[in-house]
Amino acid sequence: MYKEINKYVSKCISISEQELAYFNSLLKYKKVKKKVILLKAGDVCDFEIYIIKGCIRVFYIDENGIEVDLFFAVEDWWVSDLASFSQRTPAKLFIQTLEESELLFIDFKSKEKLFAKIPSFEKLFRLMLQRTNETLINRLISNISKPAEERYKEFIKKYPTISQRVPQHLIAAYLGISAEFLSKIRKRLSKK
Amino acid sequence: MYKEINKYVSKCISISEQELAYFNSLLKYKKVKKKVILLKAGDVCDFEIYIIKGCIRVFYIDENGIEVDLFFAVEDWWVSDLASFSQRTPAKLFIQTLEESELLFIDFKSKEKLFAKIPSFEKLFRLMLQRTNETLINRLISNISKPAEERYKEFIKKYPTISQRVPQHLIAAYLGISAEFLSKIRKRLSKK
DNA sequence: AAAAAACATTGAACTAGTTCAAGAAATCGT
DNA sequence: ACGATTTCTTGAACTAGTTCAATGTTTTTT
Repeated sequence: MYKEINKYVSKCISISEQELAYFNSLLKYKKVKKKVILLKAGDVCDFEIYIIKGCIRVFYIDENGIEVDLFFAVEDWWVSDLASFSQRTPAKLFIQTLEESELLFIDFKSKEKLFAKIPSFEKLFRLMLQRTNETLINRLISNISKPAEERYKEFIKKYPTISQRVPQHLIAAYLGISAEFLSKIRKRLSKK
Repeated sequence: MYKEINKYVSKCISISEQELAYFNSLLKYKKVKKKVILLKAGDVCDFEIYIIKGCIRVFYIDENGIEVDLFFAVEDWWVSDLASFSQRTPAKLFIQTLEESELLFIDFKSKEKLFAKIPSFEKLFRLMLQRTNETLINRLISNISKPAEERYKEFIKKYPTISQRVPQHLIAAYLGISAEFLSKIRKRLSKK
């Protein structure tokens, strides 16, 4: 039994010990080194990952080879390329560990079994989806309407731990600015 | 019975005539004039709207009073402020008709009844959510990594009808650029 | 059909953010 | 503890996009 994830699940839906045990039996535990690519674009993503410990980035590489960071995830978060996972199509995204991480994997078939056996998990995943949605909308809004300095301040305010664990040039790629410019922003802020 | 929405639903999930009839009984039809505000930030959004006919925008107004257009929707699309709707919290978004529109409304309680009575609708709404998610991710990627001209070209390619029905300055607000700059881009493109 | 309102274009001056190149600082693997 | 790789900073020259103000065009209202 994996206590972290069980706590996570219990917070969102009401569930019995037995059901939790079944859920846990579907998970695969893996300890993964730093900088390991867990998914590369083109492959079908056959997992959703829950992070017990560690840090992961999800990113996209555009036609010019430029990396855009979409998400950083740490303890108690989930990551996946959901479009690929749920439609069994080739992934557009890359997923990579940034630190040595302890992860729980659930694959497509297991998730289907889970939904069939314990329908309340549908709700859990729908809630997760809804939260992702909101986050994306907020991010889109600030990307469209706010200057880089504000976006950076928002970021460190919202994700204080992440901003210390993730290298700066990746944060720049997340904010949609060059690493150099982020450095200049930081200088400007430190002077105040 | 509303044939358009029934066709939409039947495409996504398998459903009986009887069930469709029940679903239709929960919908409220409204014909709405041009430029009517259907939701304003601060109110709780108690509807999801299916568009039979017409055109709608969803937008955000930031601290400086600047409008950011998040979605344009036309026939056979749904709109709502989902965060507000599903958590019964004050909306952050505005929803407004751009043309005279024929709409179907479903409210929170009716949606709950619907899910209770016909669980396959859960799947339908989850699929819709997933699609929204993908769209948002793609949009974020292009907003972060592509220059305005490309974003505009992508937009007219992806939404050829919308780009002709929606005023240009709103498209600019959607792309995250000034109306003037969009005008300059269009001039540039027309010369080629 | 005229007047008003909303929408689109243009140019000039400006600013936020980029690119390139080089060097400094930190961290990693053995 | 070392060199090697990765990360961070800085400045100079540049470019994409903004703002403002004025003018032109289309659509709506009466």
